[in-house]
Amino acid sequence: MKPKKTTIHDIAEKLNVTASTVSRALKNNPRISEATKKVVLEMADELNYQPNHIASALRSGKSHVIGIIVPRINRAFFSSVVRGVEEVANSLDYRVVVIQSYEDPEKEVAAVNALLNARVDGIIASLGKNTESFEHYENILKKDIPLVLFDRTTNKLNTSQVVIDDYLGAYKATVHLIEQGCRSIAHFTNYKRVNIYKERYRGYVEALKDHGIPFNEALICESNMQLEDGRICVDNLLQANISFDGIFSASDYSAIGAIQTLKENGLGVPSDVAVVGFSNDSFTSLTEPSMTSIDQFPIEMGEVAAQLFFDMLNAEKNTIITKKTVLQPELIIRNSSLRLQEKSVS
Amino acid sequence: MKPKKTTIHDIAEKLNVTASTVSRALKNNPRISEATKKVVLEMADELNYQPNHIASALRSGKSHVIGIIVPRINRAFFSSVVRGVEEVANSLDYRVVVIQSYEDPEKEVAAVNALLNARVDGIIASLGKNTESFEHYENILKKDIPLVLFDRTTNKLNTSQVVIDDYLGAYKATVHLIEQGCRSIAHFTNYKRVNIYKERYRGYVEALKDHGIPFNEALICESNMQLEDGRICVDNLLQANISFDGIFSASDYSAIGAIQTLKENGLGVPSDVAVVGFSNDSFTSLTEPSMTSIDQFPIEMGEVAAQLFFDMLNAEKNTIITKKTVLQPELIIRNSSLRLQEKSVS
DNA sequence: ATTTTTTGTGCAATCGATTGCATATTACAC
DNA sequence: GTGTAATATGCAATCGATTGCACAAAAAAT
Repeated sequence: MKPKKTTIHDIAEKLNVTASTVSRALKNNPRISEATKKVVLEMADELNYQPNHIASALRSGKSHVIGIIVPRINRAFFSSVVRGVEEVANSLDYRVVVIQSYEDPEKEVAAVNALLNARVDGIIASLGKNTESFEHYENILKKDIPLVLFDRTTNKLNTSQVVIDDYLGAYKATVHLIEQGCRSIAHFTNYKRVNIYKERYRGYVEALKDHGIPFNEALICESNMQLEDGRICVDNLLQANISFDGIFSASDYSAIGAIQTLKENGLGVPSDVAVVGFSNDSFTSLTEPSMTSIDQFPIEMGEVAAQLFFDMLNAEKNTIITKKTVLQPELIIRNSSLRLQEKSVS
Repeated sequence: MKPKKTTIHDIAEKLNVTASTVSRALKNNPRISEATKKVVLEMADELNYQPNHIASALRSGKSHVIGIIVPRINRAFFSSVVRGVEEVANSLDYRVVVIQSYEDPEKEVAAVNALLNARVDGIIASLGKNTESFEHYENILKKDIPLVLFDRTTNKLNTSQVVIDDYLGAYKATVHLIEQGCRSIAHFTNYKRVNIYKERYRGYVEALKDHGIPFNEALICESNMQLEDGRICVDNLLQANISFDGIFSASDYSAIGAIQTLKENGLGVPSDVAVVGFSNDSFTSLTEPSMTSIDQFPIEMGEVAAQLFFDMLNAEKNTIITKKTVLQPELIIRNSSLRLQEKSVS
């Protein structure tokens, strides 16, 4: 019933050669004659030979597996990055395993250990929001195992990283709101804790400054930026009677929460308050109004991360050069912020 | 710099015993004295020993890895199922690798081969929409490798599966629409190709029948059920001047497309047309109006799939009993179909 | 005190592929 | 025709953990 798997020894036996020859023939080793290679390939095919990656991994010390750590895979952004990595990795005969950290530092440490235990050839990771210690990642580097960080990164680790220009994205978003006539733009952020939000905050501040709009501390709302947080931020602004005509949220989720609450309070979006989110999550095109957001090109980010990964992997020891790649984000304009067109239409 | 990894031999050497003893001690083998176990554990800890899963997998023939094949991971439903599987698997010291088939039969075959090559201990899969041949899955079964199918399954394969009661979900959805006063309910489906949609179609038909509402072929719209398909279906109905006051879509995506098009044509949802989707994807609560849908309890489905998987894995050979578990879906009522409450409120 | 059992370890092979080194064969040069 | 180089293949060790069998020492039974 259960057909024993063919090994290189089976092939060798049939052909009256040794396993070494078969192994070399399959690996296209130049020391093997073309004739032998041919018969080996044919016999391998005939016996339906499937190489045992586990044996190969044990001997060579290379598992041909890349570990990816993401906060959660059910975010469009992260699953797209994974897809980008996969495409490059698969084309080079590497496989990918994904572990979710659920934004929990402990799970993140466990994930790193699990991957090291599984002897992955390297790790590509995005940090959890609450990650403050980097020891687990330092351990990876100490072992000379390639590590690439993407999106949520840190400069405290000396390794390659891919990010988008969060500053620029935020700047574009804010300028867009200003161009749509907004003069009191609220900003939802988490800048004290996460690096990318700090950059977005900076872009927001700078855009205001460049357009002569005074910065108003009261318009900043810090939170974890989930949907509910966006609702709370709007509620607080309304309660406090702080007038505002635009919102730039550093997350799509708090932006949609904001839109919901604004509508519930009888305010028009974008007529009374124009709203821009960040990430261009897939749901942004499905809301009412559809939401303007910043596209982060996640697939490209994954591809670049994989590229940097293989650069590190193939580098000679002590020759490893860490690179930081910065991608350009793009503003995707939808109805939640588009006032001018409306005016020209009406 | 690069500290060599400790092996059981290193531990053995330090303690003047053999690797066999260390291996047994670590595995808590009863033939090893408690005293020895203790010192081995301590030394393992001191040397920061990490077991090499690859070596262990090679020797034992068990990789402790489960392969999961899903059409795409960026669907809330699938990523939740994966999470459910992961939870059970991790608790039993198994890891999970996910491969996406992108609904492409060729990629699905490649995925199966990749997983078998990687010597996974078994596979949990959901079929692509276009999968019509099952040879690749039969090969898995022939090798006595556990296979569990979930959601999009087939009865042509004799293996364990988990599904929700699609018939019941559809029945509930349709009855709900009828209760909301709908008498001409359109149905978006793909029943000719995919098993689960056939069941939903059946539930729809049966609910109409049970409530004395005549079935009308013209109200059935077959498609791939993406967002754009939902728009087309509504367009077609409107163009053909077929009157309808409800839509039960077998997919959330075509449901949202339908809602968009209805609104663009000046029709009220739910006042003119009540809409119910299927899957309870996360975006359904974010649309305007929020969308009524059927929850499939994906995390539970993943947990059950893992459970069935381990049942198969641990079964004695030739004792394998394949089970089919059917979960109960639940109707999540939101605004896209809720007319009665509106009436009572106004 | 001797035999039998139990208990605790060691030995050595094994999983399948890889690879440095040795060796056999052939080709080529002078 | 002998020496050297090039070519093709085999031998045997290795990666790290596991495990059937053997065996010595200690405990129990007679």
